[in-house]
Amino acid sequence: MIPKGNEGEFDELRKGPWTSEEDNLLIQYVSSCGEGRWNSLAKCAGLRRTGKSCRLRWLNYLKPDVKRGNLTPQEQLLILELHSKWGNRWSKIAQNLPGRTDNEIKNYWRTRVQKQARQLKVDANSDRFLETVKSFWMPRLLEKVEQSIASLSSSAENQESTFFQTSNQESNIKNAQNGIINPFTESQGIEKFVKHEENVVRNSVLTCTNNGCSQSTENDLYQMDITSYNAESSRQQETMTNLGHQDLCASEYQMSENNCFNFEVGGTLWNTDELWHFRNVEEVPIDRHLWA
DNA sequence: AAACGCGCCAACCGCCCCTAA
DNA sequence: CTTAGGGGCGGTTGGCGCGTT
Repeated sequence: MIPKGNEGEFDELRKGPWTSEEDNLLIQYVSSCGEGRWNSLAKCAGLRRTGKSCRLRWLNYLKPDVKRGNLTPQEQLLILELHSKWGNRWSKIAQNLPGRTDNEIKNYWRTRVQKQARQLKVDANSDRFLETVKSFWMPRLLEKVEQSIASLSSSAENQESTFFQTSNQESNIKNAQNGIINPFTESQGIEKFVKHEENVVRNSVLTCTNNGCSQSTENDLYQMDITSYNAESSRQQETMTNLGHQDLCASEYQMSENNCFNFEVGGTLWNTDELWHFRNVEEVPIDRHLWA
């Protein structure tokens, strides 16, 4: 199968989407010869692609440990934090998100984060937007992370209790028939499972390390201080004032939080009320209670 | 049902750095 | 020291799919 635009160009290098045949060839050759030497690999494999194209296809799509699917709140939080630290150093940021590629992170930043900046009418790389992200977006993501931990715990309990109910029903009959007593208690199972899952989630947020910390430089090893976001969250009102929104009192903000609705597209956590603050308070001093 | 707009993301491009000859 | 080739990285593009009109 030949991609659009490449029909008849049998002697030239191919461009555009990869076919499954090409993918299979590449996988086969990389698994037998290893990564690297991409130009010679492309020739040996009979792929009419540049070495660069092969490398990109492998790293961004075919490599077995590449994660698919939406970025988790933990990963989003980490991207925001690391970007505020390192800027557009996508590959460096990607090193701290196992299974995620620099391309994916770059796309996330451009499509989600920069979109938010556009809506707020600020430059995504400006100090103001950075402050906004730290004060509003990160605490929201943190809440989501904590919620995911909590729901994980509760769903584990539910699953566990369901499991015990059903398995007990079945096994009680068998046990009664065989005279066997179940040696495992319910509470032991729940406790172990929940503790394990909580650690998995917490560790992914709190300590995100590069592949092999021993080889990393000091800068490569990244540890997130989760307490700083809680502190930031409590400073929301102060930040609003710093940004020139002196007309908002704490009670008003709290009330608006309860009344507004969140719009969440692909992990975006701004809500209409927050956007309203940033877009309108300085420019158009209309009575915001009219919107309620 | 068709046209249109928009967001997402895979892939390309160009520049830069590194290394070996 | 110079130069050419390979690879890495960040920016950009174009096509696809989905929602809306």
